[in-house]
Amino acid sequence: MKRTTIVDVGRLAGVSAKTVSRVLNDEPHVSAAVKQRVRAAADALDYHPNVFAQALVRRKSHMIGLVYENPSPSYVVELQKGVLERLTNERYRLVVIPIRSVQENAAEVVGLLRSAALDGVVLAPPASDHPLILSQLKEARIRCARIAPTRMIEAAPSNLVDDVAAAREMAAYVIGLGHREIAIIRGDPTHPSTEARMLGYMQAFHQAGLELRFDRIEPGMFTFDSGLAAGRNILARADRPTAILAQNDDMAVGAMMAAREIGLSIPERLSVVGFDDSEVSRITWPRLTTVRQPVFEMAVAATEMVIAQLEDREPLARVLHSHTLLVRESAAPPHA
Amino acid sequence: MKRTTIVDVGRLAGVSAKTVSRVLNDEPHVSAAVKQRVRAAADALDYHPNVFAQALVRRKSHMIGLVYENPSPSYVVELQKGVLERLTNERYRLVVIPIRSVQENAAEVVGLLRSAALDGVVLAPPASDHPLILSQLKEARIRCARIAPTRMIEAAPSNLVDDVAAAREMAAYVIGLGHREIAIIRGDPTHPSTEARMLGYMQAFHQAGLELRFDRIEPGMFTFDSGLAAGRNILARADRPTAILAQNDDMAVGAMMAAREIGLSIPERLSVVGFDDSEVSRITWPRLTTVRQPVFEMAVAATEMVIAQLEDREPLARVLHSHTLLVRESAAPPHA
DNA sequence: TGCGATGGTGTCAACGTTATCAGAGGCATC
DNA sequence: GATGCCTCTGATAACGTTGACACCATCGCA
Repeated sequence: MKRTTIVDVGRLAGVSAKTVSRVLNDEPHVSAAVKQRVRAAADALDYHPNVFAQALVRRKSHMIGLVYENPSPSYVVELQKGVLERLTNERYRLVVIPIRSVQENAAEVVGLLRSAALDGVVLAPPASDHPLILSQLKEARIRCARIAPTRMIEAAPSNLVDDVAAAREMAAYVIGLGHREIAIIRGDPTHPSTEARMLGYMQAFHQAGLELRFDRIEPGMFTFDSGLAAGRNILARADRPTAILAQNDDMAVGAMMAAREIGLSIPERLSVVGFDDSEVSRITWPRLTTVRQPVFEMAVAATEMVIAQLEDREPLARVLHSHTLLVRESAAPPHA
Repeated sequence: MKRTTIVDVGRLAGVSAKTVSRVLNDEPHVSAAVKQRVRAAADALDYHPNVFAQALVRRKSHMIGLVYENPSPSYVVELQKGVLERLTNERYRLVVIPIRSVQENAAEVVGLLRSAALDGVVLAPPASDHPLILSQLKEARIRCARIAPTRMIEAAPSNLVDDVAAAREMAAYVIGLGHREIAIIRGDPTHPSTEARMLGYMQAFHQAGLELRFDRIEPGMFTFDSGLAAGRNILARADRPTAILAQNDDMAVGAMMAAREIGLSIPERLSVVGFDDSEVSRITWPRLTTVRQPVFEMAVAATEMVIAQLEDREPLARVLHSHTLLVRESAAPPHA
C-alpha cells in the first residue's frame, strides 16, 4: 500500500536517494553508469515523484492560474487556448479560476489564489484592472501578468490593446458607410474596456459632427442574452436606427437575432458590428464585421510573462497588441 | 523572508502547533478560549496554511482534473461550467487537461495526470472510453467518473446517454417531415458516439424503409470548419439532398454556412439538424433543431461521483441522462 | 471511593523530496 | 609532492503540516 519512494529506487539501484534525485532532475556530476542504473530502477518500480514533497521543499507548485469573470464563453475559450498554447511542453499546469463578480469579491480573490498555491496568475479583465487584487498579489508574492488593463499600467507586466482607437475606427467605418442613426450596446459596466470603447465611439461621432444620443445607448453584459434584450429594446423604438455598434461579438449576435425576430434583414435593413473577433463572429450569417482583438496572442504573451518571472528572467513590462478592423458582411450602407 | 508557519501562530497564541492545526481544521476538543486566541493570532500574522505540506501528509491535493480532447469549444465550455458548478463552495479546484489526441497519446495520459497530482478526474469522450486509460487510472488509484462512455460501463462510474436512441429520433423526425434525400456528416471517428449516432440514423432509415446511401455520408471532426467543408462537398453534388443530419451542432452550423454561400435558404430549400444543444445552436439563425444532450448535468453528476469517492461515500455507479428532441426552426418539410 | 469515559492539550514522528555540506578520489599545476 | 580544483557520491537536516499517542484533569456512575 505504500507508495514507491525515491529511497526505494535508490535501494534498487544501489545508490543514495540524493543521487536518484540528481539523476531524475538532470543535475550534473553523475556518472553515466549510475545514471543508467537509476533510470532502469525507476522504470522497473514505476516510480513517479511526489509533487507535493517537491513543491514543499522547492517552494514551487508549477501551477498557473487563469483568473477571469464570466463574460462571453468565446472570450474565455480563446484565453484558455492561448495559455495552454504557451504551456505545452512546459512543466506548468493551468488551473482555471472563474470569479463570480470581481467587483464584489475582490477582497477574497487573492486569498483564493493563495490557497490554490499558484506560482503565478494571468489576470483577465476586469481582475486585471483591480488595484486591490494587484497589491495583494504583490504582497503574497504571486507573480502575475495582465491582459488588457487600462489603469496603473506600470504596476505589473501588461498586455495592452488600444480599445479607444479600435472602437473609434469601428464607429468611423460605420459612419463612413453613411449611417447617421446609430445605436450602441454597452458592455459590462464593471469591465474597464466598456468605458474605453465608449470613448472611442464618441470620438468618432464627434469627428463626424454627429450627435451621440444617450437614449440610443443600451446597457449590456457582454453576453448573447443581454445583446438580444438590448437589440429588442433598440428595434422596438419608433425611430429605429440603421446600425448597431455592439461592444462585443456575443452581444452583436444577440442583436442580430433580435433583428431576425422582426424580419429585419442584415445588412440590408440593419447593420450590426461587434468587437473581439471571437469564434461566434465567424460562424454567424452574415459573418460579423468586427475588430480583431488578439486575445489568443495576449494570453500567450501574458503566460510567457508569468513563466519568465518564475524562471527569474526579466519579463517584458508591457506589450502593445495591435487590433485590426475586420470588414465582413454584417454592415452595409443604409437602405435608401 | 520566511513564511509564517503554524508554529509562529502557536507561539503567538501560546499553544502548540498541533492545537493550532486543530482549531484551523475545526476539530473537536478545543476550548472556546483557545479557539479564539488562535484565530486572532492567525489573523494577526496573516497566516495561510501551506497546502503542499498539507497535501503531503494528508495525501490529498484537492484538485480535480477535466480530461477532454479538443472537439467543439461549446462542448468544452459546457463541461467546464458543469464541473465548476459542482465545485463551488468545495475545497476542490479544477485543473483542465486538454489532450491533443487521446487515440495517439493514451499511454502518456495517465502519467500526465499522475504528475499533476490530481485526486480525481472527470473523463470526457473519447478518453472516457479508453480501456488503457481506465486501467492505468485504477492502478494509479486516481478516482474517476466518466461522461458518455459506450463500452465497459461497469469499469467506473458512468454518466450515460442513449446516443443511439437520440440519433434515431432525430433521423425519424427529419424523415417524418417528408425528407427522402438525406445526407449525413459524421463526427470524429475516434469518438465512440460517432458510431452510436450513426447506428441510430441507420435504424431510423431502416424503419422508414429508406436506403442509406454511403455516398451521402461525409466525414467530419466535430468542428465548425469540418462541417463547413462537409457541407460544401454535399451541396456541390448534382443530386443535392434536401436535408443534412450533422452529428453535432458545430458541424451543423458549418453546413448552414455552406448552404448560405450558395444562396440556399434554410429551412425552405435545405433542412439542417444538429446534436448536443450547445450554445451555438441557440445563437444561429434560424435556430438549430437539435437533440439536447445534458452535457452540463452530466458534468455536474460526474464531478459529484468523483467527490463522493474522495470523501469515501459510495458514488452512483451509473446515471442515465435523458435526451430531448428540440424542434426549432432549421428543419421543415422539403420544398415541393 | 474507585474507575472508566471524556475533554483538552502537548510531544514526537512521519510524509517524500531536495539543499547543504562533507568527503573521497583524480588530475593538473607549481 | 604539496596544493588546489574539479567530479562524483553520500549523510543529514530541513520544508510545514498532521496522525498517533500520551498525559492530566474532570465528570458521571456504580
